[in-house]
Amino acid sequence: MTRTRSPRGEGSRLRADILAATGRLLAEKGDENAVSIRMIADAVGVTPPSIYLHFPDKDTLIEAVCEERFQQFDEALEKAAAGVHDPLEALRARGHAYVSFALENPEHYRVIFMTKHDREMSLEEMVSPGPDAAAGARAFAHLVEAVQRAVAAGVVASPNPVLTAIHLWSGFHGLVSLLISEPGFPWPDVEVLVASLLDAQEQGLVPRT
Amino acid sequence: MTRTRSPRGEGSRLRADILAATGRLLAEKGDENAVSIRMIADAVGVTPPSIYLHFPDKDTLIEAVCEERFQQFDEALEKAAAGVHDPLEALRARGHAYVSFALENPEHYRVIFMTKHDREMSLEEMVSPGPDAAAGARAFAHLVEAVQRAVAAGVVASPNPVLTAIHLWSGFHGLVSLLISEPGFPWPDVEVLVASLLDAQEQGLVPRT
DNA sequence: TGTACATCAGTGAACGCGCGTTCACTGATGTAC
DNA sequence: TGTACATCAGTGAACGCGCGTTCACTGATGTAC
Repeated sequence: MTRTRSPRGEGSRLRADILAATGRLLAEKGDENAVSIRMIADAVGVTPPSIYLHFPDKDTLIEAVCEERFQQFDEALEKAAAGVHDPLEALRARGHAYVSFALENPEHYRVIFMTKHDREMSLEEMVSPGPDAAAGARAFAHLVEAVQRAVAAGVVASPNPVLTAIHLWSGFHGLVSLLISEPGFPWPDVEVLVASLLDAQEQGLVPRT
Repeated sequence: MTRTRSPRGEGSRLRADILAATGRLLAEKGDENAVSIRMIADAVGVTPPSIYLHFPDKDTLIEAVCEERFQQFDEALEKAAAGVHDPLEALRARGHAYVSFALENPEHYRVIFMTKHDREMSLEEMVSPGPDAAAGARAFAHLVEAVQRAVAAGVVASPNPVLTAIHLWSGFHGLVSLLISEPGFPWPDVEVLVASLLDAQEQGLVPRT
């Protein structure tokens, strides 16, 4: 694929194209080591050194793509819960959106949640992230807030909303990451799995009567 | 490191050493792409072509290591549950052993459960694996049996032990794989996380009174 | 008992390859005088 | 209005590197006669 040169002042068009192509290749190959600068350049229709006009190195490029996807992940969950007034139903909606995003973007999910990230995070920034915080922190904070709304409404009992949020996160992550990593396993219907996970989580959340 | 040549007829000693060194390097680097044949040869004290006296290619070698670790994983869980007579307590013991194994061998856990495996598995071979079945199948079958024992004893209600086994597996996998992938997250104490997961799972398992 | 030979555990050098990155450059377009 | 020049989006060729794997070989040890 070749590409017409961007007009003056529009050089950063290439930046967007590089991000998009990298995201596509990452999704396709499923491993950042399997995606090379040369492939990306080729997909965009440009020579490899052009990548370096916009990103200092490969790591930074990959990280930029992940951040973008994490942002989309957060938006997907927020959107799913936005119209739902009952806070318990809103949590369920988040769960469904979580699974949908992961299964529709398995390789982005892999990069976001299944590869090792060493960045140190404080509890403060996870619970009340600033406007320029990482998308991951915002997503987690949104989940904690959703739990807190349900607690405030009296439909969920949680002495520790952060712990509860981790619990919910871990539950969904366990399910989708196994589905992604072990596609050859004789899984029951995904809807059944998700529904029973949601039910089990809800049962653990509702106040004892 | 250099190495004295194995005596006649003991050539397969090298095979064992290669497996051990590969396992060690895999644990250290945490990524099979980061472990090269040259590194392995070096660690064993031998030249790269010697590896090919015992394994046809790198993939086969890595797979052999994984199979070995999966076997150890299964044994660890079986051993943990062996002495426990109460079947519900035995399930808890399995859970603890699962977490311990994963956190003590994070990179083996990663290779076993967090990298994509495409091998197609049937429900039959997962539930009643033959003697030469993959270690993964045996481990899953052992979990299903443990659930069935608890059901038979009347301490667990499960209309579908396979589904219940998946549930338990998924719960522990979610927790440990997040702990492994996101070491920088402000996790609460691991014991607290495990205990509350076990409690939540147990609550979902015991028959309604 | 001595010697020729087969076996076996490894070696040394090289193969072709794709990688991330750098460096000096080109050539179109806008701007200043 | 014409021309010299600066700017900017890219290019082409090359760098050094480590990779998996192959191939012809070596040299110690056991065995047959």
